[in-house]
Amino acid sequence: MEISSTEENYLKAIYALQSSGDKPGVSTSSLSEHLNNKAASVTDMLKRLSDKKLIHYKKYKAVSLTKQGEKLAIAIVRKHRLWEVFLMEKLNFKWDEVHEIAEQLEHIKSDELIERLDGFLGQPKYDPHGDPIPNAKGVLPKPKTSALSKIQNKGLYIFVGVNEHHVDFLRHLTSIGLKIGDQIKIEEHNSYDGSYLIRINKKPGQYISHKVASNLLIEIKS
Amino acid sequence: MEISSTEENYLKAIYALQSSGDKPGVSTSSLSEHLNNKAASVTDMLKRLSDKKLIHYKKYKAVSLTKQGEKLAIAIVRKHRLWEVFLMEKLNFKWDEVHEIAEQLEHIKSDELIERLDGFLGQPKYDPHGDPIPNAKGVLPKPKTSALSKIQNKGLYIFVGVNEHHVDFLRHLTSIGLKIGDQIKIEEHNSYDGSYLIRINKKPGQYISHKVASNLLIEIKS
DNA sequence: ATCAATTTTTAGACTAACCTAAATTTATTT
DNA sequence: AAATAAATTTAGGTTAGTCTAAAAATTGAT
Ligand SMILES: [Mn+2]
Ligand SMILES: [Mn+2]
Ligand SMILES: [Mn+2]
Ligand SMILES: [Mn+2]
Repeated sequence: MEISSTEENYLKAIYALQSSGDKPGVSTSSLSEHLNNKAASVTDMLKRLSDKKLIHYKKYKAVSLTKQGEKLAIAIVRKHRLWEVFLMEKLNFKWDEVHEIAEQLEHIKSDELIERLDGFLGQPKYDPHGDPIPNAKGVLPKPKTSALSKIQNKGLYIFVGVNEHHVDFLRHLTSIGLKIGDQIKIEEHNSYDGSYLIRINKKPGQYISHKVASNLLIEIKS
Repeated sequence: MEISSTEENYLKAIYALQSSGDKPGVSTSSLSEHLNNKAASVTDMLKRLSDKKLIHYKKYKAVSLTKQGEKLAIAIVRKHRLWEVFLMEKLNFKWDEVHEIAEQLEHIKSDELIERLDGFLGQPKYDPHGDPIPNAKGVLPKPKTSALSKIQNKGLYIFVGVNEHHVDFLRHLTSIGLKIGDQIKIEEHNSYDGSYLIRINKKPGQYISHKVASNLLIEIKS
């Protein structure tokens, strides 16, 4: 069965929304917003995806992916994230530049290509933003989930990922000298506004807002 | 101005046919055959490409690329051939496997990507089939044009490219142990059927047909 | 439980890229 | 120079993927 790039984008969107949201299903309007399409267009496509048995769809009800639909969605996520690693590691793109190009590359159809790319890159487990890369079987490494804002204790941590992927946010982190893998020392937590005083790799301390902190994923330094 | 992948494929086809053929223009029927589309569909697209000023088109006359159309066509050829080099050099695909995947990759839109890929590959001048790779300005290195079948003299040559790109032909060459860069010693030329007795890299001699010889591009060993 | 607001679906239209069948133009024979 | 053959275009359709406007269903507030 042939799957178009457009259909792939819908599957990916449903997958993203159903993983992020707390509820099980995904609404027409959330897809409409996520894909920048009108709700009527979404309904149209939902019917076609349903005909292809890629989603569970009942009129006026939230949709969800079938086994097959999820398998495809995860395969696309795998391709997207592997290409992002390629762009960053091999072609020296910055982490705020890779997503847009990967949006195109993720639709290239060749299983052999993606498996060889995976090998070439050394089977990376996480992409340049700290997102987990599913393996060829569709199994995801455990996601990085611990936001800095959840932690009050002083101590040493490692910056391992971002919650927010917008270019502006990524550039902001770059401008304050923060990149994946850096050490973060929490020196102070202000319960008043939720801001932090931190040191990145032992450099001079600086304040970061609660909003920024809530989008930084960290691990305790081992 | 937005150019679709389909439009890109038409431009590439016109470019290929106008470079290969002796005549200046390209006919609707040759495009129809090359692209496996009906002539009526071709006419349809020719009008649209003409509206976009990418081709010169007059009803019932052969078409040709405008300056802008040629620039785009060459850019696509550049992308195609660079991706072929990538697939072969970095991902270890065989030379008969790269074309199909490159047909997809050539439509990825990002100038930055292709320039970085070019750098990553060491600015190759020829692709895995010996075809010249245009530089970023659209200038082509001189093409390999000397077919083995044009030569009767015994002597030492280097195999530098193929005229024919079909998978079967490429696999045949692989099966007789011939790859780009190999030395070919002409030991005998049979004027009766145009076949040759050759030695590849000093290995035992073998016969190749006129047809094969006519698709092998060689240079005199310097 | 009813009514209003919101969400979703339907109906009807549009474009890109294809198709078949028929008409037209150009090329080739006689 | 006609007549025939071949190439090309036109006319009219189809599908994927989008849209707007209107109808229908669901949700949520009184
Ligand atoms: Mn991304
Ligand atoms: Mn990412
Ligand atoms: Mn090729
Ligand atoms: Mn090639």
